[in-house]
Amino acid sequence: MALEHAILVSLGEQSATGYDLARRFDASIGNFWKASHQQIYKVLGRMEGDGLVSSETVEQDGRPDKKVYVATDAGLAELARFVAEPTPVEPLRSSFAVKLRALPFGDVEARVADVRAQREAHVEQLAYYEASAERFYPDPDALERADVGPWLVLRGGILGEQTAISWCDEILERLGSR
Amino acid sequence: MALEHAILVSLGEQSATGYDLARRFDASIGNFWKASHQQIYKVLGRMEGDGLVSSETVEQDGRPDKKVYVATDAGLAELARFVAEPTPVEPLRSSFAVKLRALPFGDVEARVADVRAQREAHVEQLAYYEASAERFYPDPDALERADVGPWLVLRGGILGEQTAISWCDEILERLGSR
DNA sequence: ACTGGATGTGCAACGAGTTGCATAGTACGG
DNA sequence: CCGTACTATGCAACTCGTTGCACATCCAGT
Repeated sequence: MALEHAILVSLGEQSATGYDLARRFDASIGNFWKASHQQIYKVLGRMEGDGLVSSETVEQDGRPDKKVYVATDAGLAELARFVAEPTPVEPLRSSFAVKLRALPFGDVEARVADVRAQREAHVEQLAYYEASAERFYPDPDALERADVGPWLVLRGGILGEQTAISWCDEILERLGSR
Repeated sequence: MALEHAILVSLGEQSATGYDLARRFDASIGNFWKASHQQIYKVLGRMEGDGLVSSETVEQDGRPDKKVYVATDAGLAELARFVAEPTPVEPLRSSFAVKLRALPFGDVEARVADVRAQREAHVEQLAYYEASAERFYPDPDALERADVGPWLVLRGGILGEQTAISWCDEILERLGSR
């Protein structure tokens, strides 16, 4: 159900087309909620039927027409309801952990190689988060009200990546490949 | 696809019925891959058709018959293949983060209450992981080969929970509710 | 001239996972 | 005696998400 809400957040910040949303879900919002463009179009259609968003078709020259979506009052009300609602326990699903747990049944060297690759990916993601923090919130002690939530999410990303890197380091040390 | 592999890991460690697996997925394995019993029965049926597991019906008195599943050689081979395979990037889906990001559109007090509850849950989970570590691996420097993977997974859980708690603390401090 | 990438929207088929329900015997506490 | 919980397996209907495909135009690079 939360894709709806992620879309509402994004539209609340700035009206957009399905295409725009898909790009945002490849970057900022997508850092904590991934979605493909097909899924986004599908859900936007349903949300319009439910009155959470409304759209206006805009003709363009030299480009395909586009449908610009806006969050309706009902949509913003739903978003407010969602924010106040307690978060259910989020079931974990980490195939990385499953692979680790399955170590006794497979080849250690191949596993080590993948852990190294994962570590690399986390280092990159961390660098990306830190660059974003630097760029968008250079002074975290003087945040505007509307920036506090997004900044805290970014902090969560940074903490998460740092932890992931530490974990990879522990694994590599344990598996004797330093 | 990874539920299959989580099941294979579990059966590799110890043969079991669907019911047994469901309980394990409520506890140990379930700490990094959740699954309902319905889902488990469904997948077990498919896996048997694919020759990854085989079953034997055991009659019991005073209790319903049960089907004990065993990982086949093909299943263990598939598991070995899985361990060696690189882990794809795991798309994040955190409705907690979505809610945080949506803070400007909702009530801060309600959000703070939920963050406190989440923190509590993470504290509990951390205690559970630490108790497990203490109980099953009292001497981490002298682990048996087969225990290294599972222990590292537990370490990941511990690191993750500690980070989650720190994040909640940062959020609570920021939202001025200490 | 051709290719690939960006802009823009979508359908169809499938797979994964959830929710609700059904069945059936035993055992235990109130 | 009654309700609840445990053992044990599974179907049906549904939602959510993925994969593959389709169509249309413009621009930049080779």
